[in-house]
Amino acid sequence: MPRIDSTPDAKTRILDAAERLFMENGYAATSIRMITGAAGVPVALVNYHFGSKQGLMEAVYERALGSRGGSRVSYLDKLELDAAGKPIAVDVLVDAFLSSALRLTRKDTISGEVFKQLIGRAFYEPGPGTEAFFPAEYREAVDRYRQAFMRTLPHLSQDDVVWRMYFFVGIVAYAMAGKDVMRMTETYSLADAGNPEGIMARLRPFVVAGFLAPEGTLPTAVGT
Amino acid sequence: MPRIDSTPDAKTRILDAAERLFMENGYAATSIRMITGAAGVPVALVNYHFGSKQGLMEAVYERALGSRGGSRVSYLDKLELDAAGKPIAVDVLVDAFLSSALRLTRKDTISGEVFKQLIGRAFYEPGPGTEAFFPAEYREAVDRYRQAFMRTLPHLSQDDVVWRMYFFVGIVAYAMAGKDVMRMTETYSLADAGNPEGIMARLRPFVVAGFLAPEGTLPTAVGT
DNA sequence: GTCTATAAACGGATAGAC
DNA sequence: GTCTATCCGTTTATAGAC
Repeated sequence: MPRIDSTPDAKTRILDAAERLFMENGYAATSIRMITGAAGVPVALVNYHFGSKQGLMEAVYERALGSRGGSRVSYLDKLELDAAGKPIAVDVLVDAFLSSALRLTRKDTISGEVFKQLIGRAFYEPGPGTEAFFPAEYREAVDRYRQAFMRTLPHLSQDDVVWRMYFFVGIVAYAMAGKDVMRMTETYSLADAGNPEGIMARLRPFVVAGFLAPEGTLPTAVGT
Repeated sequence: MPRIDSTPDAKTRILDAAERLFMENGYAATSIRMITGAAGVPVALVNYHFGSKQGLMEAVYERALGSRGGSRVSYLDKLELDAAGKPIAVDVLVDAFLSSALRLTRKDTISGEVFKQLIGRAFYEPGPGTEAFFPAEYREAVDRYRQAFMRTLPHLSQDDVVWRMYFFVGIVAYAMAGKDVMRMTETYSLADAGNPEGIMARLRPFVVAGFLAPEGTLPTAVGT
């Protein structure tokens, strides 16, 4: 079905355009006509191939996530096997979590950057295709990581561990898909902006240190 | 104009409903009819009072931000005066940044939680009222804080400081307005969820440690 | 599978009575 | 200031020719 080269077929072109436009504008602000216009196909093809606008959105996520219904925690399995019951270092866990959360890209169908934007958008803008299948598949992975983090950070309460994982995914989601309202990346012409690997390199020390931080509140020095 | 008690007037009810629905669904996915329906007023009142849907959105942000066009950095001014040229402690800067970015709430018109949701949404979903006045006013404040952070963290490059501030606002935006797709807060029945002050208490040590983290990349231990 | 034409509903906005 | 009724463009979705 997929062509070797030259222009892809209509269905693929629709998916490509939808992927880009949904990410740029969001689901509600993107009309079918914008998509078909960008793809160069008549409007009716969306409903023919995907049934509805919602079906198209779901198809975008399905293509991105791929058919790997399988183990998103296989790498964590391997780590724990190697560790043989001993706690795993925080930086290793952080890297592994980044990998399972973000590196399940199918390079053959979609770019890593676009996929990460998809993930990021799913975290803050619910829509068809996002809430649908995220929870079940990812929540178990999150729980596995929670257990691993708690083993390596025994001084933290479960609440603190979960909160810090929450902050972690928040940073990633924002860095990958958040609109930079303050224009920080452009006003300071930030190195590595727009380059996921570069962002990860900057992000890693920050997050690792955050996980290693002591529990409890610091003295609040703010008056008014 | 504002009533002492009982049900507020139509204009206020529209603002209240719009505030809630815009935050829940986003700008594009919320129709005027949904708002007027929730407010129990006829549709025409939106255009009468606010001119347009966009005008309503802007009014929501205006009411939230209040009339304080003035100094959002006044507290930082005071801190720097007290410090007399010496660097300010990281945790103090973090608290101060949180305050200027998030605690400019007018308690009389709007709750702190809703306001923080507004701020959060502005960071990842541009729309009328957000890009309009955020940049100019906040970017200078960001730059002031950047300078302060660089004085207290001289071992970091400017890029690293800006990146970490970026991560900082990302965490806050996500914690305040992000959809918890993984249901972390509910699966673990997280303490302090939904309570901004509680979130801040959890967030502070994480962020402070992140700022204090050493520069550079940690050894990457992830294979495949 | 692809396209044209059209249906049916919904969107924001307005006119004009009260 | 508040409400009813309506205009008009755009939206999703479909019917049917090719």
